[in-house]
Amino acid sequence: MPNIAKYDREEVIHKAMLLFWRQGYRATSTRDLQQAVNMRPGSIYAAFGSKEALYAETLQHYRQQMRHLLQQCLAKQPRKLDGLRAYFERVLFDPEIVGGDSICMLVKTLSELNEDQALLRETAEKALRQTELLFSEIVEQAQRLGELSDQLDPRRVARGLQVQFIGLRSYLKSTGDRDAVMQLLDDAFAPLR
Amino acid sequence: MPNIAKYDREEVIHKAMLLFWRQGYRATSTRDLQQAVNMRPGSIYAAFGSKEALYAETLQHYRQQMRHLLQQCLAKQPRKLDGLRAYFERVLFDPEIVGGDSICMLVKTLSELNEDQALLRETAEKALRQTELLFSEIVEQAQRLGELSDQLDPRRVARGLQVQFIGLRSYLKSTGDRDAVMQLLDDAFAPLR
DNA sequence: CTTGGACTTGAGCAACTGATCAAGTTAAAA
DNA sequence: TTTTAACTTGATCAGTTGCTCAAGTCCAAG
Repeated sequence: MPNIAKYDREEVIHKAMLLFWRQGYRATSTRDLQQAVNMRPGSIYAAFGSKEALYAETLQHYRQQMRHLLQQCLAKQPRKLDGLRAYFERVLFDPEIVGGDSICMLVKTLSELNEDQALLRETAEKALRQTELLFSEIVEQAQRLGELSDQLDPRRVARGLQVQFIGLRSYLKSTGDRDAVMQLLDDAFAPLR
Repeated sequence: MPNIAKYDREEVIHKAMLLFWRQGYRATSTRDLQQAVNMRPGSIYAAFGSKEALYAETLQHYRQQMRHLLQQCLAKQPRKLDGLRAYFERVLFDPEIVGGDSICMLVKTLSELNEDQALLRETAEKALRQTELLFSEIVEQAQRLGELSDQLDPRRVARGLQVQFIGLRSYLKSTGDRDAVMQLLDDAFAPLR
């Protein structure tokens, strides 16, 4: 029937994600978004409803992107733990991934938002829980493949890796010391060898 | 000569710190501050100059408070490493300390602020560097006292502890799972026994 | 007392915020 | 060609922001 949308939804969400990730939710004005995405306010609000709803979509996009990257890293390495480590290194150092910010977008979301944006907070919390679950499944697989002692509690190992990953990404943002981060990555995986 | 200030500067800074720490820099309006501190805008600006300058003072206050708590914990424990661990536990679980937020205020500052507030970012970065240095000095003392192997690099150990501490505080905020955090605290100190 | 200057007050400014909507544009369907 | 509805545009709104400043209040010194 009518006129067809001139923008590519996925591309718009990706660009919005990069801006939100770098600048944070509050520091990103709707006008910043309009420029980054090359759309006028009316179109954005017709397509996404609100700034908050758009942010929610960028969070989902972020999760999807990260999950995809992890699968990719696991596929390239014969050993599960090496795949996980490769994923950590990519997220920390690959400029194309860090395009947004060294700090995890989910952690940034939890850090800056209060109860007024409960929906966004819950989305981020849920995504972090799911990531932990994903890590623990990989640890279980590693155990089944004999890469890792059966004695270890997969959940506990997964939590430990996630905590260190979160810490490392924040630390890297603060110091920019890549060598130190690589050393600490060794230390994080050392108990698993 | 004239009228004397009716407010207690330290108390004002402390209240402002709690609010900034909880809500973040941008989410805290000058009107929020006025209410929390019970001062009118003119007085606040006469005393501190700007929102940014007041935030800078609360950062210094935060550092001082944390440094003081660490000394206190070290004084109570005969072994240095136990003192450090007690400090971690206090910061993570003591409601009086966590009054602001589970997440470290310095990390929150780095996370939410961009280049427009370069002064605040640098202040936070510097404070984190100094904390790492402090940790490494404590590790060195522990080594001299025979609590810890001389083989270990104090800087590396200090960095590792800081990274895990940052990660744990973020993780606790996200999940609220105190038991898991205690377990992970054990894991963080395990390589040092 | 009187006085003078440190301190307090709160109305209000200019800039910016997220969001709206009537008017305009587009292209597939009739 | 006409119709129609999805889509775009940008001026504009009401609310909020950080901050100012003239007017007022207070109290120690003279």
